[in-house]
Amino acid sequence: MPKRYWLLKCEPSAYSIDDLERDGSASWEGVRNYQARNLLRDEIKPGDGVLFYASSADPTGVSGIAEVSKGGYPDPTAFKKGHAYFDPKSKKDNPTWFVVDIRFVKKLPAVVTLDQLKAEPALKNMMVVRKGSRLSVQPVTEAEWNTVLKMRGE
DNA sequence: GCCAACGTTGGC
DNA sequence: GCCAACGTTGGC
Repeated sequence: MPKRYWLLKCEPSAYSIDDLERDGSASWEGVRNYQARNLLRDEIKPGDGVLFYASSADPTGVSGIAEVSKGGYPDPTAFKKGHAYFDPKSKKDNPTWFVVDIRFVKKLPAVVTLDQLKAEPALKNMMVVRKGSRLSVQPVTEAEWNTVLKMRGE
């Protein structure tokens, strides 16, 4: 399986690229959307590239790069009663929700903002620039990945 | 804080 | 299985 690329969304008030830099790695917990779950469970593999995207931020956009360090496994927070992400319907022998682990690679010198992404013709089909695109885990093509890296603003 | 765009839930 | 009501996301 060749290396693939993903965009993971998170509000910086919940978890930012600075938090990831400090921690080194993190579990991408709390995804409670089936489409995103399927990607986490079936598609995202160790070594894949991750665009770390800050939503509801100022500015919103890609703030860093990470790498998948561990592929999909059951989301432990779904089993923790009282936890914000607890889901009684998710059973340990038949889990509903999945996570991946990611490892910090680098923080971008400047956020590649959503406006910049929208202004780039090569990214016109990228999922994140489309209106109403709420999926928190999105596939990114190799061409899109390379384009975003070129736009880093160094 | 507003609200459009979605996703989910639940009555029928 | 339809669809209205409701909840959430996320840009602005």
